[in-house]
Amino acid sequence: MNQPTQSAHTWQSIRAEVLRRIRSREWPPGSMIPNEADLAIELGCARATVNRALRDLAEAGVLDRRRRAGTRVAATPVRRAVLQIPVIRDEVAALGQPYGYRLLSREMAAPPPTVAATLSLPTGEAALHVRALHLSGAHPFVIEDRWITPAAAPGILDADLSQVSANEWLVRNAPFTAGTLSFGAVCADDQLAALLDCASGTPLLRLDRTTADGARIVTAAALTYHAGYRLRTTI
Amino acid sequence: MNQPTQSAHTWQSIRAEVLRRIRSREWPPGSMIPNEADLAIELGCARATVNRALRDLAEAGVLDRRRRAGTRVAATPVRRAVLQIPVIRDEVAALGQPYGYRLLSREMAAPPPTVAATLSLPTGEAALHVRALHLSGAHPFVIEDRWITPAAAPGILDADLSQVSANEWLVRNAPFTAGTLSFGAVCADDQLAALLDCASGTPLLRLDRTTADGARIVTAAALTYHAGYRLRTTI
DNA sequence: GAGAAAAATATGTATAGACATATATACCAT
DNA sequence: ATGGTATATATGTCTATACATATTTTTCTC
Repeated sequence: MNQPTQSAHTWQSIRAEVLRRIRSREWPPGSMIPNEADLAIELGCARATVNRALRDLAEAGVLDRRRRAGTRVAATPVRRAVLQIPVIRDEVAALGQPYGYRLLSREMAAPPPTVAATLSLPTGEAALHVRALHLSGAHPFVIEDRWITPAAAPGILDADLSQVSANEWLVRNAPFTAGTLSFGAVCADDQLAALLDCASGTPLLRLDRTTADGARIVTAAALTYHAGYRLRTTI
Repeated sequence: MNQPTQSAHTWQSIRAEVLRRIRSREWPPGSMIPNEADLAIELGCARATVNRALRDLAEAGVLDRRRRAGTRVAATPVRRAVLQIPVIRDEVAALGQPYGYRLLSREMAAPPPTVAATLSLPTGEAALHVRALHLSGAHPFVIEDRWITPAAAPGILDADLSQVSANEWLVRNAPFTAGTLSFGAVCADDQLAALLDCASGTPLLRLDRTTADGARIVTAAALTYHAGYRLRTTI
């Protein structure tokens, strides 16, 4: 008397049906929807399948779920956009351009106070400072200006950063558990303009990134992209 | 002889153990890991539990999984950062500031060619053009410059956009299924500078957003943020 | 009525078992 | 060798069942 084990009701189809009801205003924003057990009966599938579908929609921000309180349609759906943060080499390759890399400078130095604070370094303590230019074909793509806590990235001081960018070396060799990302706009100063082959004063997108392994900040990097660069994603 | 139904092995604990092995280089980047069935036996839980843990790690970009081929540790983990795109009112409120809104202009007009192309509008056909300023306390926060296809947003022509921003009206009243987002940097021209209370030439972060319901583009908006604004997220 | 304790309930999750599906690999015919 | 076909296998998913957990609601006590 059991249903066939694999029914026509996949969790994706359940999710599609729920989405349809939300979009048709059958279940308007802010309203409660039936509980999992009832939905399972109505739609003719197991509760686990409904759970999978609703959990997915909750992750996407379409539903709000709370134990005992039930599930409601999000009143103002907070849309989540997923940014893919690839290794720069891969990002350039995805554009169909040959990737190039040039190490500009590499030195141990005491970072400026703001960077020292970000890295939680005692004042005056030195860190590894690396600047590099990534190229897309013959054109400058992005400038990487990075500070690294050597103690948090064992081996970095022996790495040949003229061959492999710090970006890639760290991704491959320094495990990390968390990080922050922030975007802003800056004006090209003379140095940036020369490196990125644009006019001084050109507005540029800048991405600041920190990477941590547990509580310890491994690296802080500023990526300044070439003029006209846009970061794209879909919702 | 069954294990107790709720064992100490939750899918989160399985995920933590897998992550530990990856980070300790027991399973180095690029290497295969045991299949689900074997892992389930080794870790003393059901395969479904292992599946849940590994699926989660695959979604996070830590693992690559393919049917029949098995599961391997991602060689260069593509990090995914999740951007929360809240309604502007909520974003300002989250900063602890009172939210303000001022409609700058509202008119039906034929959009410039680039916008017409984005909206898939026939040349010369009019669309609703709305410009508004969102305030954080007394300070300008972001300028919204938006074109709307009225046919795709029934009711928008009757909405009182001097009270509710087009942003909010659309979120609440126009169902949408997909969209694109792109970030770039622009320089403040005289008009932007005046509205955003900054010097002409200041670099500003600009977000371009399109929203679609199925194949039909509902709206295209450009959000130009105040000087110094940073978009933040965590990895 | 106020506050604490108990019951009810919706979601969250684990399990065993079965089948579905993609695809790597082995095998076979040419 | 080459190309097509069969087979094996790892992941993907559904089901039924049971228990866990967070809250809300109700009931009891003072």
